[in-house]
Amino acid sequence: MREVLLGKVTLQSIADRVGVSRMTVSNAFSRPDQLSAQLRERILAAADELGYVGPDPAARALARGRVGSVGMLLNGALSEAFEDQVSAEFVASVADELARRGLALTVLTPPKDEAFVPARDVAIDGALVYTCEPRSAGVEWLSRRGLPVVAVDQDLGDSVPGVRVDDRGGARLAAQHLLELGHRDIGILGLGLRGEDGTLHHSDSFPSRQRMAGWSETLADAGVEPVVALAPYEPRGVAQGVARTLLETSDVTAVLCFSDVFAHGVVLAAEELGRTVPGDLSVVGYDDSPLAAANRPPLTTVRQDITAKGHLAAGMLADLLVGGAAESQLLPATLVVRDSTAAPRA
Amino acid sequence: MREVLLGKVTLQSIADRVGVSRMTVSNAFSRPDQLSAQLRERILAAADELGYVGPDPAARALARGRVGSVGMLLNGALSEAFEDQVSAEFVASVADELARRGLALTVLTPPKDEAFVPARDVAIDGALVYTCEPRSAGVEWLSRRGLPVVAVDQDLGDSVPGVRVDDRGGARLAAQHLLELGHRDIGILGLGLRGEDGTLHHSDSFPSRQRMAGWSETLADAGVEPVVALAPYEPRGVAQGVARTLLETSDVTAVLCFSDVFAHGVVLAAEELGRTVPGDLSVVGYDDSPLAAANRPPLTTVRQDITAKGHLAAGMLADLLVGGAAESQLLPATLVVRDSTAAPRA
DNA sequence: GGCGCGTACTTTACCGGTAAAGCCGAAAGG
DNA sequence: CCTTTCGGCTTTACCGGTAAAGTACGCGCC
Repeated sequence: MREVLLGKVTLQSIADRVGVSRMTVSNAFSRPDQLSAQLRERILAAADELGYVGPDPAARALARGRVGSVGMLLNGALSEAFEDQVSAEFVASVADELARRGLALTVLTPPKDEAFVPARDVAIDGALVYTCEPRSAGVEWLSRRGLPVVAVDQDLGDSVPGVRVDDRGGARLAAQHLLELGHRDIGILGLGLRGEDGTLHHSDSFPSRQRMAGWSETLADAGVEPVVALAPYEPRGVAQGVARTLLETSDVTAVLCFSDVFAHGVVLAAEELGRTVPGDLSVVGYDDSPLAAANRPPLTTVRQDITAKGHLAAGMLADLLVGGAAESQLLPATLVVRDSTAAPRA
Repeated sequence: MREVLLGKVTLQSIADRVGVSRMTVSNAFSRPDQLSAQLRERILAAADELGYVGPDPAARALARGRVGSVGMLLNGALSEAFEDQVSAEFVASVADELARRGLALTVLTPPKDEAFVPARDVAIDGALVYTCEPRSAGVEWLSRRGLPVVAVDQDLGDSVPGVRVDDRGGARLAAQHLLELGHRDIGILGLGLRGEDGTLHHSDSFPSRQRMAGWSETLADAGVEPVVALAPYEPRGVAQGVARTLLETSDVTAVLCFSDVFAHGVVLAAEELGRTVPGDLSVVGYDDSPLAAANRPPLTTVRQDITAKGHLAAGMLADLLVGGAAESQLLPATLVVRDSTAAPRA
């Protein structure tokens, strides 16, 4: 690597230098078995001398028809997605598995303007769809492009394979747990979405619907009518405020939460009001994020194996890319009983 | 969009359909001002009819010489990077700012094998280098490719612009704070890196070196010799174990920590040993992650504006890509005093 | 000694776009 | 009225690779 180049170093320039065809140089880099080791050495040496780094990824992508990178479609600003360590961990496990399969991960955020729409304009071989409300323009673009897609925590129809967690079953376990402890006045802190007018309504996302369904039906079967409150994902501390209002305006003895972050907010709100957990109030979280175990008191929660979910989703997509078929998977959710739940005071 | 296509829909097929040149169709999508609105309408309509989604990103990348996506080079497994919410938030803020600039973010993890080396083989226009120990093969590849690079929290030489935080100054503030409270027996819980033989040694990363320097020099100036312990990033709970040993084998009255996560571990270890914070032990964190404020007691910590750092770094790289010049920036670090520090018991 | 065959390269034919210069007719200016 | 200018479309010339088919030659084999 000692020459200063005027033009860009291409396969052709190396080929000229060595006196072979461009294709042979290409093979030296991409299919070593197609030429003699000796010639390959010479080519690699010449390439190094010229300061050649390797085949241009963009050109290779066009020629091969594969980019070597898959997208992950997120809806809100990415910062929201990472509000919760659970999402971050999911992304991490996806990236790790993809790396193992020789794929990079590209983050597709919602478009800021019409000019650049990630889901439409970024070169990818396929995509994972995560944390999107069902009707997302991004999903629409991906499908128009005909890209292989794997849905995560949502139902995009039977034609799109997906990885989902048995959130409904998990929520049932949580509700059942409270009922068994003897609670009859139960609150639910669900996921709210801020509408255009600023008011909150139930999120349409798969986990939100499923968890809500699981809680409701279990409580209904026992003749319990829950008090429902909603908190949005975004602003920190908001969940705590919502929780406080819930506790002040009702006499629930236990609260089922959409996430551990929410549950943490409930615990804080309870303490603000001078109520102890689990003495005065039982709280159940969801996800079993690191926060759950670290919380004081450690949270009873519904556990899902987020890392397994990430590995599985990434693997499914990688398989699809090489022509395999992928079958939707439903992962189990289990109840982890810790110290934030107890029988209600007599 | 009503025809079933045999061949792929390309600009050419639309051009043929409408009876114009391929270039005009290209312009209809990419440079609307180059043709009459009327013709553009016809072209767009024909494109829609044929089920054309838009110019192929890979082809466009090759022709334009720009990909529309930048990389973020990480060293450890990504999961480690996201262990700490601070890293996750940084990534999120980078992605947000990039999106605003019309760029996507691609995650570059360390190669699993020689065949696929992200830093070498992924199509990107530039890269941010984050959480990398100084001598990283990835950085080497990026520079060989001649890609614009922005360093984050590290020093890649004067030729590479970077965003750094005044970690040394921040650490000084933290140490000074403890000295002013009257502490003389001070422990340091620094960042350790697990070597090949499994033993821990000081991390060479910029933040690690700078913080260590800031603590050491401030304490040294006051004639205090700290007790130093190291904890690795990865396995959860390990920091707590290291902290416990530190507390058991020394009689420090305060501990300076590399991160809030570590500080949290120290608090837990102290409680295990029946010692209260800040009564029996003062603890200072670093970063002011969400964890710091949520911790019981809320942690005294050194705050850095992680979101600003992300926006700035992304902005710098985006500017570099459009030919601008970027100047290295040093962000301030400030001390946030909360309830985890107090004067030592008499 | 002709035949089949594998090895080691080369040839041909794209991949799907974009930049920049070129061409042409109509409106604007002297 | 002839020349500029300019909008609007076309032409030319790549961008930097790869797949697949083709060629040439040495070699073992019956």
